[in-house]
Amino acid sequence: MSEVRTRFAPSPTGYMHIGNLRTGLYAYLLAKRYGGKFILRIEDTDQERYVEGAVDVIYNVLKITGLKHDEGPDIGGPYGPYVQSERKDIYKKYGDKLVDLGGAYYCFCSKEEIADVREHYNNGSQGPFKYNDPCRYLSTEEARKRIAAGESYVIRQRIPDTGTTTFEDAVFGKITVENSTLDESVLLKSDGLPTYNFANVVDDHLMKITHVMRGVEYLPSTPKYNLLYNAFGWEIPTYIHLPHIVKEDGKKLSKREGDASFDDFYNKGYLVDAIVNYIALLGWNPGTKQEIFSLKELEEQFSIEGLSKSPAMFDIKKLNWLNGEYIRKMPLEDFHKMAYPYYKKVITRKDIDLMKISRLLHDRTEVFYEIPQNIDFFEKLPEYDINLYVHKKMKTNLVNSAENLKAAYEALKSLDVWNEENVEAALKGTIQKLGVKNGQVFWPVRTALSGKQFTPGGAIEIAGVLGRDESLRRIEIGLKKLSDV
RNA sequence: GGCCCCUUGGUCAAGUGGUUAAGACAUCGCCCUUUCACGGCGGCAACAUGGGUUCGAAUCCCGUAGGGGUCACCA
Repeated sequence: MSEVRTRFAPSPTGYMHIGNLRTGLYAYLLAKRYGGKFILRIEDTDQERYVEGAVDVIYNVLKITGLKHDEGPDIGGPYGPYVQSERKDIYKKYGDKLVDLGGAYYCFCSKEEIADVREHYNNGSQGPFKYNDPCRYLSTEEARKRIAAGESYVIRQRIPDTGTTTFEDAVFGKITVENSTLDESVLLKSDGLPTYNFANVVDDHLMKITHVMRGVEYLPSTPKYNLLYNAFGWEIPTYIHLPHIVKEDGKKLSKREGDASFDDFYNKGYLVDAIVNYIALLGWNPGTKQEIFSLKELEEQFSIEGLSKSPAMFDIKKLNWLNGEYIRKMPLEDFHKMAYPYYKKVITRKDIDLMKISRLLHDRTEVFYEIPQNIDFFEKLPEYDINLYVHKKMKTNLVNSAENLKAAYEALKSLDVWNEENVEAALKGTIQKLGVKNGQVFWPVRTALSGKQFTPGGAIEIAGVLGRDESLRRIEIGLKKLSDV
């Protein structure tokens, strides 16, 4: 087999849809798996949708996800330019050539004319609308005369009236359609730029792309590509159509709800490796029970056979779990660095050692954005209901909580040096002296210190973070609450 | 509506004529434990449906239903 060459051909729309990223990921993985090349091509043929700075978004996502391309607009390559708007002349040349080869024709109908015909078309009884273009019967000579005279035109693909077209897809298998159901779509627009259909075929051929990866939405139009390749006499690449990624309700991931783009997740604090790992598994199965994959491992194990053909629902719960796995695997220092901004959102006190909090949170954090609500009590003791002291399993009630908390308070107060070791010794000592269960002291102390039902870390750790003065102050508040009963 | 595609637990999915139909997430329970989380153990839970073919079907064929896509001078 000749060198595998895949491409990622996003449109600069300003954001990177997660499904699109996955397509790019798979294209990248396939190339790497076979020691081939991964090419980046910018599909900016739609001038109306052009967004300033959108290309940078693409470079940026590729860079932080580690999908390094071997050829592209920014780094060049032997088959450039890699931006479609800079290839205008090429498309024009091949468009004319295709007309000569009989695979297309010039059309002078205006958008308005066609829209008018479409509007008066009775869609119900006669099947789908198909434009019967009078221009398809024009001779090429006559058409070129009109073009020379300055008439505006487009180039349309010529589709045989009869017969069928069959193509092979690596994941969906053999697909055959009637030519009569195919529309004679525009290949070269009146602004001189190609449509997606045409630009793709020309570029993929010229750039020697061997495997074309794209979403299933292109499946129905693929026969037209084959017709094009055949008309040119070009070799047809391997098609690999990928099913969509959908939401829980089966609907598309939407930009509006902030669950569609890579940035949405990245900005929420999801780890890049976790996102990549997760989407790799959404639609691809390694054939083993492995769930955690580094990019490197994916590069080694990716295979076309593992691709599935049914749509996959994006399950945020599993992404969260994976993210948690990655968080736990990262070094404490890295975790601290990433968690820091989230600490600053709720903690302003200077006497708190944030590193201590990192140690508490490292194993307990699944997603970074949940951090503030979990640690806000360090900053300020929240108002809490006195019944928080009552815990059935810990065997605590208002009465023994008051007693035990008081005893713990005395023990803690007499500590010379305030550190976790000593706090623990004091508390354990209290437990022994009182002859009660661990929880009967720890629970009320933790409650007094945090004012919360659940906290990262227990009484000892929290006391360690809070320090002597604040800890004792909070316990005093707790004692007062309990004595008011 | 025409055409094309898809259909194994709530979700991702293994499975390619003979399996007790994997595994993971979620969920539930238990253990660990000073709460929570982590970790460990265990449970619940699936072949859309109707016909064939076959000794035997999640696997092959046909129909039905449901879902998705597509029918632009957007990609």
